Amino acid sequence: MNIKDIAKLSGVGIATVSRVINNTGIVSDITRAKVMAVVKEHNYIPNGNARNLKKTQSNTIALMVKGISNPFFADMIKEVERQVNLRGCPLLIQHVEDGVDEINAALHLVKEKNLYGVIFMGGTYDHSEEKFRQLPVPFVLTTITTTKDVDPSVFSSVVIDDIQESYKATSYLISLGHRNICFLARFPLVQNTTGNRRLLGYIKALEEHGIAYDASLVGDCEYSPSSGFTATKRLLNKKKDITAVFAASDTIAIGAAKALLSMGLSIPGDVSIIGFDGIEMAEYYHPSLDTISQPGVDMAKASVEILFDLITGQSDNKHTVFESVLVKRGSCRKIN
Amino acid sequence: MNIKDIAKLSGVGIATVSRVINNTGIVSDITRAKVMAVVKEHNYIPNGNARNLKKTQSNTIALMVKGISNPFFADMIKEVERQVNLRGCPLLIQHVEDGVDEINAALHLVKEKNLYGVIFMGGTYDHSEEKFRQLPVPFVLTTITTTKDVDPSVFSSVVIDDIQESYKATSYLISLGHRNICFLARFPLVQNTTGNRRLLGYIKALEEHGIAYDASLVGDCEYSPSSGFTATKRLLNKKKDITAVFAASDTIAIGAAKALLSMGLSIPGDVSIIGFDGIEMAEYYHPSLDTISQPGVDMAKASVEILFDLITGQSDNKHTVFESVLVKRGSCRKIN
DNA sequence: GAAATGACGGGAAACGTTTCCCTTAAAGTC
DNA sequence: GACTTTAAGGGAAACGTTTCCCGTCATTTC
Repeated sequence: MNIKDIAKLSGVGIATVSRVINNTGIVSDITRAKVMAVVKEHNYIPNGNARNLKKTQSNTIALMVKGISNPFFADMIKEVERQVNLRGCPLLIQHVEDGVDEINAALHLVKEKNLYGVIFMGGTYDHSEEKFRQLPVPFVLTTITTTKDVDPSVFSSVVIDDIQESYKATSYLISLGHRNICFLARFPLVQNTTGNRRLLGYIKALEEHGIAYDASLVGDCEYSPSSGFTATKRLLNKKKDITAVFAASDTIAIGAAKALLSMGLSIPGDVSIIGFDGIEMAEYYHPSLDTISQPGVDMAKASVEILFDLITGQSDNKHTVFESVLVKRGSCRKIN
Repeated sequence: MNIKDIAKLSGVGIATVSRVINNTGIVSDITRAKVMAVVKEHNYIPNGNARNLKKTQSNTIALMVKGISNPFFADMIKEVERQVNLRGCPLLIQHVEDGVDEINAALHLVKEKNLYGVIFMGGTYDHSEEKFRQLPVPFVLTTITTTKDVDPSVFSSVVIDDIQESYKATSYLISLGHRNICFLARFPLVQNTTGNRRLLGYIKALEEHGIAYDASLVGDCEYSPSSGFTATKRLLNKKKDITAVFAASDTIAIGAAKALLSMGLSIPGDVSIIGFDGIEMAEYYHPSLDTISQPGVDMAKASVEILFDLITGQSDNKHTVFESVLVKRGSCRKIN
């Protein structure tokens, strides 16, 4: 069942059918009704491949996600899809393995599928400006900050100020009297990752309060409970006098909390703990965990909005910074 | 840069370029090398739309997921994608909103994109056999059991035996001396959902041990911590003598645990609790939660295997039942 | 030495759309 | 009344592939 069949059955030309299903051009109401009736009756759905081929552009948006296991992204993904679908476009969600170059992956996809636009979510970004320029379609980096030597007019982004928010969390702990604050995040070898930036905020807060930075308080781990658990155990074995833990994600925080609790330490009695992201699980952990809560859904929505503004040419590349909030649930306490 | 350009630059015909990039037909090594050099040099990637149009079939697999927020599915999604990519195919992940008919959605996608195959994951299934027959491509239901009146030769599935596993969990609690066992799951109005089947297993265990079924011990909730939390609070306010909770998902179990703990009850001191799925968070909860652990990744892998066997015609529709394991972590204790 | 075979590769049709350009007829415009 | 304009819709080219069918040439086969 193709457009030719519909045309024949409706007694009109192919072009007219096309005009009807795409709502373009001028078609009389009577003809339109006739065609639509046939379309409905035969449950006709236009062949997307043919359409995209002809238009040399598909209406598909690709979402490249690194770290899909982190629940924080799950809600964002849902929102991105909702927003994209709202605009009549299908969303191609592509999970990018750790270590895979997402721009290359996107490039391939774009060429192969004539994508409309791309949203990158999660992961780390140290791609060169040249690399960015190779992407021939609009794209938005969500949750991703690039290295500073990339011309901001080359890309769009929706982010939080990692340094500032991390500074906020650390300062909060310091204000409660903590000095030996453990920091857990992922530090890949590339520069300017989320982990690195949050480390900068952590260090900034320490320095500002005259606390010496102690590298042995910093742990490298994946954004997962198991990894946070292991890293915390390791750190605790070396340093006995830790009074607070700042984890760069709630998933890590949960692992860290488990490590502390299973060693018989109480939260926040013995050790205070604060996470990052604002996933549901952190609230339902026992004790509920304090966190720097990111407006993930809003960020997802904004990403799609910016992307479509770019696609329709309504605006140029844009950089939006969202504010996170410090959510206190009682897993941090004042000491001394 | 299209196949014609590559042909021109390589000094060969279009057909030959096609043969080279698809590894079909007979091409001399020297010609192949010549063409490949040009392909590499210009970073040529064939236009998927044109290819799919011509072949009237794309190599894309669609994964229709309901309940993407449940971390249990996250790892399964990753595995599905890995397995599909391993076979050289892209995966289109489509999140299906609650209440949306996933078969219709898939049907649309299949027609529009000439899909290769579809995997359905999560959600509930009470589609008619006729509906299933409408899907013109191979498909596999993962994590989904259909109503019994559908001819098994019409579809493939990868499931666990919900009734049996639920029976296992309930029996375990009963064997520990529990009588007032609360059961939490989602009960949509449709028949034969995951929640309904697990309820059957729960009831079966009760009956077998001579315990009267008490509907006021059963709570209806979404598969999320917040919903589990609310449902548990509600139940506890009505029934004071609950000694155990069996949640149909770990996410619910976490919410339930939080409800118990925040009311000052201890786990497993006052109330024992067991979940379902085997997500990482359940292990890192404090206390670590017992659960019926499903082999999600294996199931994901099996789904893709079955799907590709169907696609290549290597085998007929197949139904695989995986075994879950009861993981004891100490959140259930013997009473009396 | 003629015929058959097989390796290799080219030309062109076809996949199902969109869209440009054209025709027709009715309605305005002066 | 002759002209232009406009609504409506049809024909056909083009998008970039794959693949069928065919031709050429070298090698066997008898």
